[in-house]
Amino acid sequence: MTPSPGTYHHGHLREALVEAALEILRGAGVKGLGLRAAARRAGVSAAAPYHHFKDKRSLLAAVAEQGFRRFRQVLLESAAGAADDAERLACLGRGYVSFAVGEPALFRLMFGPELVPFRDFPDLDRTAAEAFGELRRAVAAARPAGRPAGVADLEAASLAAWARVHGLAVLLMDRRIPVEPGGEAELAGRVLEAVSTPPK
Amino acid sequence: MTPSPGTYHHGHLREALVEAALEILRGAGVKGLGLRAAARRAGVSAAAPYHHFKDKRSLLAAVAEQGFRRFRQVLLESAAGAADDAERLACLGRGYVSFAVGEPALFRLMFGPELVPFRDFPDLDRTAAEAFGELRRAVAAARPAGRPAGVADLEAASLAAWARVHGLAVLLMDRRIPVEPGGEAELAGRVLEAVSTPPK
DNA sequence: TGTACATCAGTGAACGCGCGTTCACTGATGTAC
DNA sequence: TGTACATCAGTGAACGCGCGTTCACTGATGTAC
Repeated sequence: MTPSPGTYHHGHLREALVEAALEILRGAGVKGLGLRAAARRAGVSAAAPYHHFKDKRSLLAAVAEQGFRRFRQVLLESAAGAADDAERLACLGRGYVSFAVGEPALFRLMFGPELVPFRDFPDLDRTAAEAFGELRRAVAAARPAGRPAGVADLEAASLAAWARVHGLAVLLMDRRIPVEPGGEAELAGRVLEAVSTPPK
Repeated sequence: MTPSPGTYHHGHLREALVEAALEILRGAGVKGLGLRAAARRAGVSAAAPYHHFKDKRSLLAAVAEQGFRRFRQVLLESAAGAADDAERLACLGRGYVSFAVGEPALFRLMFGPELVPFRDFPDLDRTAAEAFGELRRAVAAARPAGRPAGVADLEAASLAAWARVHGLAVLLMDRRIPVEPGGEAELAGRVLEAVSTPPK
């Protein structure tokens, strides 16, 4: 079942190609990512990937899918120790930002235009929805019970919260906000908190 | 000075190449934009651009520069009729979003990683700073006088405002927020207002 | 346990393509006398 | 007004490159008898 390395048949080529693609993204960005490059890094001929992926876009979709899986995992880990719903939401925000800053090229692939609409890739679509579901649930749970609001207002407020976190993530990721390397999390905490807790 | 079309010397080739590049961005995205493609669209040989641009990145920088010029113009036009500083800020936010939604590929080039750091392209750097200056001034002017805040808090609040607008812009641009075509401005208004005016 | 055979998952060569860039060139322009 | 000449801004051909994709192939695997 699991052939040892060195055999003619790779055994886990699909996973290896996705892993190779992730490494290429980290090193060279989406510019350097293609079927040939992934095959080369996986130590396999240029035609081999076609036994596992229909075409280049299918590989990219599998990579983005893996990205959303890891994204969800980072979110869950970030919020693991939160004491209440409000803190949990803040933790998710910091996790969101740190994922984007840590894997900018992957994040761009996940949110960029290459693969939209996700409808073409059902697995990607589902995995992305699962990650977004974590955010949606946390926003709903953290909404203060004492504040009655119409559905439209609630939706608008949720979108505003998402936009704030997403915007901070991409501005930091694209180095639009000058910050010493590694200081992103601290700044994210300050900025996200600055609005969550209104001044007295 | 201004040779008529049809002559051997183009006369405005630099501007024509930038314009061609903008059209390519609109039609095919950044993927389809290169020196050869721009030259082709400008009706000129593949080598001609090298009399006006050192290399491909220089053309992209000139395109992004033109983008920031138009960005600033859209912002100013959006805020032209605003009654007070708060309304002006909201108008700038809507202009920001509508620029991104209207020219997604250009927006991505302007904010994406291809050209960072702008330091390599002084004209681009200056033009971008001029556009951001409009935002910075408006945020400072709209800050309520009655709320004393430390510099750090003020900066954090400004960043949060910018992040909210930028995030909304890219989420709409990347079709992450489902909205019927043309409905982006209305939604942007609702979402941005939902936070500016806290519930009583 | 051994053999025939279908199927799977690789290989290597080749295709056409568009790209960025360089080169020697040449036609047009503008200036000095 | 005319001519010589430097400079400018194009041309067209060529380079090497990496890419996505296809093809006939072949070695390895697993199953039926």
